Amino acid sequence: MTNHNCKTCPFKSSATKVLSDDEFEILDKNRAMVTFKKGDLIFKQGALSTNVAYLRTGIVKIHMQGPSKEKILRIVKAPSYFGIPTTFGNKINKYSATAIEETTVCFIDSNLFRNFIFKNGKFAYEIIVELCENELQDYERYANQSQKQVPGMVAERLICMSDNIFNSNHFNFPLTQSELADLVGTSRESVSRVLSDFSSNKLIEFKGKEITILNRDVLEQISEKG
Amino acid sequence: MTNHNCKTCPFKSSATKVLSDDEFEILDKNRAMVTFKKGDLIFKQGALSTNVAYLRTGIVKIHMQGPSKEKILRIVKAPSYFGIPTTFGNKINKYSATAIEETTVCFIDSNLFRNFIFKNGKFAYEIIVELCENELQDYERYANQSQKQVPGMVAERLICMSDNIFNSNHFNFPLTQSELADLVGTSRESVSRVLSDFSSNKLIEFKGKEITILNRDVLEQISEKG
DNA sequence: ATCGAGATGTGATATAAATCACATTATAAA
DNA sequence: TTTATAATGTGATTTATATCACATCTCGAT
Repeated sequence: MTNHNCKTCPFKSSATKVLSDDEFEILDKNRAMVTFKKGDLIFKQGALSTNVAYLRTGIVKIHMQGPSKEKILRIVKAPSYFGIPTTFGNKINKYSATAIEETTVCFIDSNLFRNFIFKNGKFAYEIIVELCENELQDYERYANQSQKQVPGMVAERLICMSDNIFNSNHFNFPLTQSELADLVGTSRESVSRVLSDFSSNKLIEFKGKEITILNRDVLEQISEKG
Repeated sequence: MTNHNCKTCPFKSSATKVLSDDEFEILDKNRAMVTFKKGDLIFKQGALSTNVAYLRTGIVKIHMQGPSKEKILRIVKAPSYFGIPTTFGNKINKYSATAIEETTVCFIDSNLFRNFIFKNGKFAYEIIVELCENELQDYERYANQSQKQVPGMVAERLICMSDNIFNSNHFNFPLTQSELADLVGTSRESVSRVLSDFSSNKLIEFKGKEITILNRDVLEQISEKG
């Protein structure tokens, strides 16, 4: 990793792209690139954090302990920063991040990151844009999740996985049914039933974690109606 | 309003506080201060937006049309920016904002706002901090809302109103029961029943919209347990 | 003061989904 | 391979809450 260079990294964030050569040099000296395997905890709710995390490759889940069980807040796909709000303040993490696939993460010292914001308006702007986009996405889901019922939310997630993460109708589902339940806010059993139901209605096909979307139209209808 | 001056405004945002005299001068020429009455729509989902909104005084609800009905996403108390994510991109608003009390709002041209971010790192930093804090709050609620049941969520909201907005055990509840239902994600009838129940158990007292919290301890217990 | 619309209270009923319980099947570790 | 542990499928039952229905009640507008 030591011979790796941020400036020539093909996975640069849009914020990093606007850095000057001097800034790249400082960045190179103050970041660490780490590989995580599926299931590895990247940072933990309750722990102190001094580094901003950037997802260079892979997929990560952001999750926290809810009143009764774990809640998955969002799935992050590379390339993207993740957990800026919880790591940035240099205080205790309000949520955790865990790799759900093999990932590479770059950690950047929070103070340096803060300095870039102070010194480089374009960098700050890109960070703001990313934070804003996230809020918009979160709010959309938030509204959905409190009004749709279980089949609608599961259908929504399947379509979302297909469109935004794998860009294919056929993919290897990266979550267990139990995790999917924590993500959409139901019980594991309900997820299982809905999936069986979709399958017997020929909307999807799945063996193990291999999922194929067979009837996207009907799935979308179910997702929209709720 | 014309003789009003941003630099001496007692309701400045923490971001605005770091502006230079020159920047204040530009700001004064490019902002409009508007008063809204209770119930007035401030900006609307689906409309184009070219101004960032700053809540100078009052309380606002952020809401959007969900799959089946209206969803209230958050309640914003002055002083605070609101809707930066949806207004800033200069595109179509993803959600609406409505005054739930008499409010004064300052509109700032998005381009000017963007310029401040580019030119003034401290300003950008303060905006980032605000966006981050919001995300943290939203995630907390998000987890709660998918795991707590109705009495827990109503109790949580009452305590939140009391602690964060009115700083008193006795306050004039600014939402209708129907709105409270849209906020916590239930039906109007369920809210009514829970409130009646709290009242008959002497946890709260209410006539009309006047609410008094009588037994905060038990209310907090209900909120935590769900 | 009167009117009417919106807000609220409350019972009866329907229903989605949680929970419980257990069988079956993968998956990783020894 | 064997073994253990986690993941999944599916029925039976319970439960919280939505929905429907209707009776007040409140408050602003005339």
